[in-house]
Parts: sequence; structure tokens; C-alpha cells
Amino acid sequence: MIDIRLLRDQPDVVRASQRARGEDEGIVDAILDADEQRRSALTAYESARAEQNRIGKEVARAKGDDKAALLAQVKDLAARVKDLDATAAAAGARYDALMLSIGNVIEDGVPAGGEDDYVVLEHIGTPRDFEAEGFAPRDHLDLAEGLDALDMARGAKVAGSRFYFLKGVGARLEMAMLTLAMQRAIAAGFVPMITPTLVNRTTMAGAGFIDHHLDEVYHLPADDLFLTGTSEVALAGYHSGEVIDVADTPIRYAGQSSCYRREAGSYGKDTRGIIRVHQFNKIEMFVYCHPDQARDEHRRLLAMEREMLDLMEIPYRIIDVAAGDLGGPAARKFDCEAWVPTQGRYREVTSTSNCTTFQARRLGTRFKGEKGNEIAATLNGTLATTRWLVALLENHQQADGSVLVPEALRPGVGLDVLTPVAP
RNA sequence: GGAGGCGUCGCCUAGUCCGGUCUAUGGCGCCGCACUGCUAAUGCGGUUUGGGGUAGCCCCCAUCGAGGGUUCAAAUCCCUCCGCCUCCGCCA
Repeated sequence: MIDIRLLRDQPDVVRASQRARGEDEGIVDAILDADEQRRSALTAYESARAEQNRIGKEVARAKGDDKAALLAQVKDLAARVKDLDATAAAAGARYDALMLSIGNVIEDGVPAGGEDDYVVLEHIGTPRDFEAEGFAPRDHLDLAEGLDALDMARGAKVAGSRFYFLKGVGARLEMAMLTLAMQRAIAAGFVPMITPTLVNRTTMAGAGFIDHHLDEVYHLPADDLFLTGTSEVALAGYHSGEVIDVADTPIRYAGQSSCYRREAGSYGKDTRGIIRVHQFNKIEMFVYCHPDQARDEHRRLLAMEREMLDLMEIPYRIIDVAAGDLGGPAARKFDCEAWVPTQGRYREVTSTSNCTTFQARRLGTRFKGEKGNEIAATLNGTLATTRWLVALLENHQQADGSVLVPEALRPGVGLDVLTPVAP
């Protein structure tokens, strides 16, 4: 949720943000109008209620005829208070619905436009020239099956399409990668967390996934619990309703969890291998900080992602995601995209968002500031995830189907080279 | 799944049986002031959170786990839900 005071004081800022996102800027005036109505309805209710409270105290003191007279007088008032309360509640509900539907105000410098209007900030590393090396690269699924590292067929048998088993060196590679990511996060001052992957409705809504991404979320109706698509959800809920101490120093968490996504609406997309799956693992960074520090903290999360990708020794680029592709809570988002040789293009492997106070306002996460309690800022970013295996396998493959393990992962995997097994 | 207990303004706690004087008691902590070589101790005052009104001093509304209901009036009565604790049952 955005700050209503910003919308009242500088509606043009919000209009410009909506325009850049390609969304309706008329909603700004709709909200201002609803806010006006809500406040006048509230004032009407509150003054009637004050009158009722005042007479109520007289009733308590009065006796006999006086009391009977007062009761007769206040009976109508009680009915009127009830009506005014209902009116105010309805006006409040209209206002809330509008406020929840508007996305965060974008940060200065975010490219305008939609999915294809991103700006490439930097390329790191150079894709290998397989033609010059004299062989055609195999895709990650071929490679992984050759290494007996991945079993898609049995994943489908046991759970359905887009499920899989990571097996043998596949499991070892993922565990080594996740462990390295966690160790680096700890070294950088992040508090390691293993989070709940099932959360209640309140938490899911607070993180913003019920209003906007409901189709992508697994729901367990018997218990009204939701499987989370990222530990961001649990980490955002962690300090909900609390006053935390981030006036000077950010609180930084690194959450490890399995992540679950329905991938509804992506039928036919990325059906080969593990690029798009229903369940995967991820190390997610999540930061609470003073709003004034959010921008710097965002760059710090990006730097963490870069260092980790550098250790994977894979070529990647960094993009500044366009306003229309940000998602509601983000004011700015940087994605790192790794080179996938067999697709001849870059694919998203990390994503870091600065949600400023948008998410925390909804979750009620505050800190003691100079002007009393203020809303904290939240940020998140990927430090490692299962999809990275695609880039690791494809970029480090050799002509014989073996795969070199990057230096940084060798201690964790316990191998320098992953070698194909006999068929 | 069953039985019982509990949930009060940062923490602990009184109040709930029997609705109104609850503007929620007291302690701890915290903040300010006073006193005191310094510290400590002591005394006095302040200290829930959110919203609305106001130029401002301030005023008003809501808030006793959450949501409904009864009533002129609810921390207090009724209903539903949530969470925690104890015991029993079941159990990858």
C-alpha cells in the first residue's frame, strides 16, 4: 500500500508512476474522492458516537424519571450511530479496495514501459563459442540425464508434470550451491533462517500474493493454508505488526526454503527440464531498513547476487526492469539473467526488488523514528536457486558430456568434474 | 481428534462471577525533572496503538487475541474463529 499522504500532497508523482507502469492514472482521483468521502463519513459517525457516549454517562448517574427520559432520547441516537457506522465502514471499504489496487510508486530512473522495455545495465563474462570449440552444446536436460543427475519422468510419475528428482551429482550440486550462498550471506551479516513454507491467509495477503498472484499459489482449503512461492512471504510476515529497531542498522535475513508455484497459464512454456517447475529451492535475502537506506541497500543486494554469480563462472547480464513489469510492491527491480547456450539468450536467475514502505505498511512493520513510529522499508533478492543448475550445466559442459564444477563449488560437491554414467 | 486452562496499553499484573464511578489497577522498564562529590538510591511527573478534527493549545473516535451479536451502555454477557499451555488419543 502506498502512503495516502503522498497521494494527497503530490498526486502528480503518483500519476506519473501509474503512467510509467502503463496503468490507469484516473485511479488517483478516484482515491482522493474516496478518501474525502471516507473522512466525512467517519467524522459524522464519530461525532454521533461522542454524543451517545456523553449521554450514556448521564444515564449511569441518573435515577427514576430522569433516567427513563434519557433512555427514550438516546434510543434513536443508538440507531443513528449504527447507520452512520455502516456508512463509514462502507466508505472505508471502498477506499481500502482502491488503495490496495494501486502499485508502488516507482523509483526515479526506472525505465517506462512493459516487459520488453528493460534496460541492460551491464554484461558480465562472455558466452562461449561452441562452434569454435567444435561441438554443439547439449541442453541442461540432456546433460543432466547423462550424468544421472535429474529424473523428470519419475518426478512426473510421483507428482505430475513439472516435478522432478534431483539425483546423485544433481542433488550434490544444488546442495553445494545453496550452502555456499548461505555461508556467504552469513559472512555478510545476514541472519540465516529456515522458514515455514505453509502460511496462513493473513500472511499471504500481507505479502501481496492474494490480491495479485492468487492463480500462481497452491492453497490447502482444509486448513486454509497457502504454500509459499518464496521465503520472502514468511520473512515479510516475520515482523508483521511489530515495531522493530532499524533506525540505524538494517535487519538482514537469508531464508532457505522450498518454493511452490502452480505455474498456471504457463502451459507449453519451458516444458523441458527444470527452468520452470512447481517446486524448487531458494536462498532469499530479505532486508528491513530505514526508508532512507533502502536505495543503498538495494544496490547492496544486487552486489551480493553479482558476487555469487561471479563464483558460478557463468556469463550474465543485469537488467533494470521496466515499470510495467515490476509487480505491485516493487519500486524498482534488478534482474540478473544468465546465458543459456542452447537457447541463445539470457534467462532470469535472480531478482531483487526495493519495495520501499509498500509491503511494510500493509504488514504493519514499523520502527521508532524521530516522528514516532514510522513504516519500515523492505527489500528482497535471490542469492541462489535451483534454476541456476541450468546455467551451470550448460555453460560448463565439455564435448564428452562431462561438466566442470566451478572452483567455488568443488569443496561442497566433492568433485571437480561431473562425469557421465554409462547408459 | 478428545478434555481442560489461558489470552488486559513494551514485560508482568488487578479487574471479568454480579455490564455504567474502567478516563483499565499496581509493579518493572523507559523518558523528563528534582535532590545528591560521581554512580546508585529516592521523590515528582510522563509513558498503548491507530484514526479523525484543529493554525495551535488540545479535542474526539476506536482499541482489553480477532470478528460478530445483545444493550441506551460491553474488558465484563452470548456466538464464531485464532493463538498458546497441560493431559489423553493417533502418527511417515
